Amino acid sequence: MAEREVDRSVSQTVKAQLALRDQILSGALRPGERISELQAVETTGASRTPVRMALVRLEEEGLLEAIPSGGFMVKAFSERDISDSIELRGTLEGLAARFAAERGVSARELEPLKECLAAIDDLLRQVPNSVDAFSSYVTLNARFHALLTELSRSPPLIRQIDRASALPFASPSGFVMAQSALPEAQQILIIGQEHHRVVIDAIENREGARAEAIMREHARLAVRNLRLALRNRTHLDLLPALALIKTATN
Amino acid sequence: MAEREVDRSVSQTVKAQLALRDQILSGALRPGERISELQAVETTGASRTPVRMALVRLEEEGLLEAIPSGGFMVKAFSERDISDSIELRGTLEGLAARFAAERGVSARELEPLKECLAAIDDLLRQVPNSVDAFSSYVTLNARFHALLTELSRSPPLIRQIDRASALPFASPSGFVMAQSALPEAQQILIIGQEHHRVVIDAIENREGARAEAIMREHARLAVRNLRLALRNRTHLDLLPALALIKTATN
DNA sequence: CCCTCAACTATTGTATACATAACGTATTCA
DNA sequence: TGAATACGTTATGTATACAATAGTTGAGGG
Repeated sequence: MAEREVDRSVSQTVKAQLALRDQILSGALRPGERISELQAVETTGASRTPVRMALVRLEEEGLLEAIPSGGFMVKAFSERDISDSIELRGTLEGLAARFAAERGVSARELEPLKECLAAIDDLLRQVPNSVDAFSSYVTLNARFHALLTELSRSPPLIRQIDRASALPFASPSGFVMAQSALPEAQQILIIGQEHHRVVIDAIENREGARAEAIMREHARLAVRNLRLALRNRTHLDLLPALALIKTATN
Repeated sequence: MAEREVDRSVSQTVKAQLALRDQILSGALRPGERISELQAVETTGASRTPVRMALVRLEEEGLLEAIPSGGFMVKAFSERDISDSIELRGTLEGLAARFAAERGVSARELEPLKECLAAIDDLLRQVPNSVDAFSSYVTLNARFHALLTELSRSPPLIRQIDRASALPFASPSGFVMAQSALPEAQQILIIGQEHHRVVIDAIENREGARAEAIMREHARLAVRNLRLALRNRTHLDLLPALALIKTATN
């Protein structure tokens, strides 16, 4: 039974980590469920060592929780955990925006941000509600947030923001997906885009406090919309990222 | 050569993690230095598997950095990395204080905070500058910050604060140690204690913005003092937590 | 004398075997 | 009939062997 095709291009550890993360986010592994190492070995195709490494990393990432008696289980999140995570990310992004504004950013560095902004403008003008448009928006939005984070030029802060965004529902893309389930989606995206515009303006003019405030507001908008989306349960099956909510979905 | 005495009371992974962390923070492993797994096996007494698990955890903790070609090296930090990390923690603690204020905290829950506050008051009144007093202060201060963090009742936020404090120089204790090297140490501690007093007051009166602002200021005080301490290089050998600074100490 | 290529060594990534602890089940005794 | 204990099975923690890659050193040619 040596039909084990090993993909040498990427480490087994990374492969296992990606596979397990997919299983968790897709809901194949339910919140609270104990993860069997052997089963993970079966499904990922990696052996126990890389699987264990992946499990440790996913624990640190916040998707898994260590069980005292040994092993790991899929972490379960309350609705408040999720909104707190979003606000947390907004606070960190606010700090990043402030750092960018206070420390100064050259026109050259702002260029990609502005391009991204323009691309989103185009998108919002073109197709109102198509699935493709949303998918493009998610990509561009994530790019905008990543670029903004980079502008802080603070590796520790960038690192923390990445960690805070690791939880899918806390990531910019996550909340956009939640918003997309709402009837007012188009309006919401336009308001979000206005926030993007303002934060660039504030950074350009070195208004640190303003830049910080608008990013916080940006996250609060996301929280509000998430609450709305959770009330409108109809489209929620479109949101695999929310598979981690414990009581809310049961 | 089976004289390997295994301590079954605590897992080999944890043992290795603690041992390696000690080696890093004590400066036995210098910043930028590649960590040899085999050498780590020798010094920690654990075998390669738990050592590797410990290395992954320490990487996630921020003390190590993965080398693209494989293995890990001790992370090196710039002076700005450190001040950013402190400000980052302050921002998160500010959010925690605001959550506590906005969500309301019972008198019963504030009790331990107040006791801690009183204990620090006593300490500041008693012995001005003894080493024991500082060590007690470090403990009490860490306790105060931990209790405050808990008041937010937000597991995701608590988790993030813990992670931000994992870097020793970013932890409350770390900056107190830095301060203790300064001649103005006593004054600084008194001001810090005033911050503690104000944040409790703000939380009691449900003044979220004020609670948040004071915790941020608290961290900025720490940043300022760290800068001072770094100029006063005389006592810096007392600060093993700063062994991670790269250019500053070389 | 320097640069390049090749071989070797050392170290990491992976796989698996072994031991130990925990959980479930069945049987027995009260 | 119920509860408790013992045994068995299964899963995790640990150790180690093997394989592959990267880094280093030496030798030969330009």
